[in-house]
Amino acid sequence: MFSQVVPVESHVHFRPHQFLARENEQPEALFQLQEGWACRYRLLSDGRRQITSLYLPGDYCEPHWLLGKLPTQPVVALTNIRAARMPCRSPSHLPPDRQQQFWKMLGDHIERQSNWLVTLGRKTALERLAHLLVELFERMRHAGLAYGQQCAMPLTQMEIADITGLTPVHVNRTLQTMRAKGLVELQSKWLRIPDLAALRDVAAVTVGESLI
Amino acid sequence: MFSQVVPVESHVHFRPHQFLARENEQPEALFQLQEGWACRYRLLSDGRRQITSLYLPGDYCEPHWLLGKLPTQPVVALTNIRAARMPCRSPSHLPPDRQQQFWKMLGDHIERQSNWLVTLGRKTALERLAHLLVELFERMRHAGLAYGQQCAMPLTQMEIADITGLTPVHVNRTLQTMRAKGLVELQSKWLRIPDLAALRDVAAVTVGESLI
DNA sequence: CGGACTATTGAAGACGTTCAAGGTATGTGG
DNA sequence: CCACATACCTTGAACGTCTTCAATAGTCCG
Repeated sequence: MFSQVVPVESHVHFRPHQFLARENEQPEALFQLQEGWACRYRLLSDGRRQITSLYLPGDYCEPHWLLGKLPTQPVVALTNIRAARMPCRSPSHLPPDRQQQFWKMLGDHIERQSNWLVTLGRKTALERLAHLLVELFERMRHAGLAYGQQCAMPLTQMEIADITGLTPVHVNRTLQTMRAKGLVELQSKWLRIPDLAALRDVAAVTVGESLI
Repeated sequence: MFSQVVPVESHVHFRPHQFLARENEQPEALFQLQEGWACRYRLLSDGRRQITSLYLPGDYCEPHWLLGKLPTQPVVALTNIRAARMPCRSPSHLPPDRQQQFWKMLGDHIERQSNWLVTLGRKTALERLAHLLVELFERMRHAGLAYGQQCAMPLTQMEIADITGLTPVHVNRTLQTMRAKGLVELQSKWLRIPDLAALRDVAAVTVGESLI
């Protein structure tokens, strides 16, 4: 699905907590993740942290670097990562079909951010977690990495908290509620969703809203 | 209602609550607001509403329509609006300087959305309102529409609530706290910020973070 | 003047946080 | 293979911020 002709030497590896990009520093390259997860975040002066974007296998990190601004938020590896490096040049240098692809990615990114504004602004803890888990599963499936009703899910509860705007403690309790209701199975870094439609309902997504 | 014998007029007017765009409908054009404010929002099935973007004079509504997707959220006028209409065509049809401008707008839009993810996910009511008022003032000043320490502010407290993810009641109480602390003066649709640096501090924005 | 929207206030309650402790898993080196 | 350290998960109790519901006052505009 994401195959492309990339010379071997343009691959790069990262370990958990390693930076793919830092604030105000020209990124070394645009990365297409082949394996592993990364995130972008902002840290407030008192230690509060909000993760503002998640990068899964197949994703480009980050399309908007091509728009000609320095990154304003750090990007860090959440797991071991293998990625392809691509030059950071203005989209007008790309061939037309790649431009098209680039715009689509950018559109999807804006769309996903808008969805999260709604979730962070208006939804309950249960709805937030449902949104996150549905989105993760559907993105993993789209990348060809879902197996039946399950997929890998390497996030810790603290990272989930920093995505959903909750505390780790409340994430823990809410996940237990979801398990008790049979909405999800989540253990040892694997996620299983017995009834995806039911979980989408809990997530309070509007009809036709794509979470991918 | 009116006869559709409309000249090929590049300007267009809207009244409050009129739609500039509807979900899943090809927008008539890209609008550059000359006067008045608009917003994009999503409505949940139980009536909860989250405003996901705000359009002020000078802003383009909406740059990402050029990316080739139908709008997924309605855009509605908050005040009387006068706007210029521009064709909705792929950015590759634009002259290079206009392309550059288009990418900058898109980058600013993504940046602003990211900032709001942090605010909605992690900030208190006081910090949220401070963020909003600083952003509005700085955007209005950038558009040449600030006069000393003040600018127009046509939003109702209910609209402010739908931007900040709070209830109108709590917005009201928090604004009173801010007035009592001398952080803002806000009355009859005008905003005055006696000490912008102080309000930025309250907003808990990271140093160097642009709210424009 | 009347009607509709907007702002303000009070009281009660819910949802999520905070703090603190204990338990479980995972990996590393001896 | 075990000992140990570290990170992660789980639980309880008390608290606080924000919400909800309801009623009153103010403002705008035909």
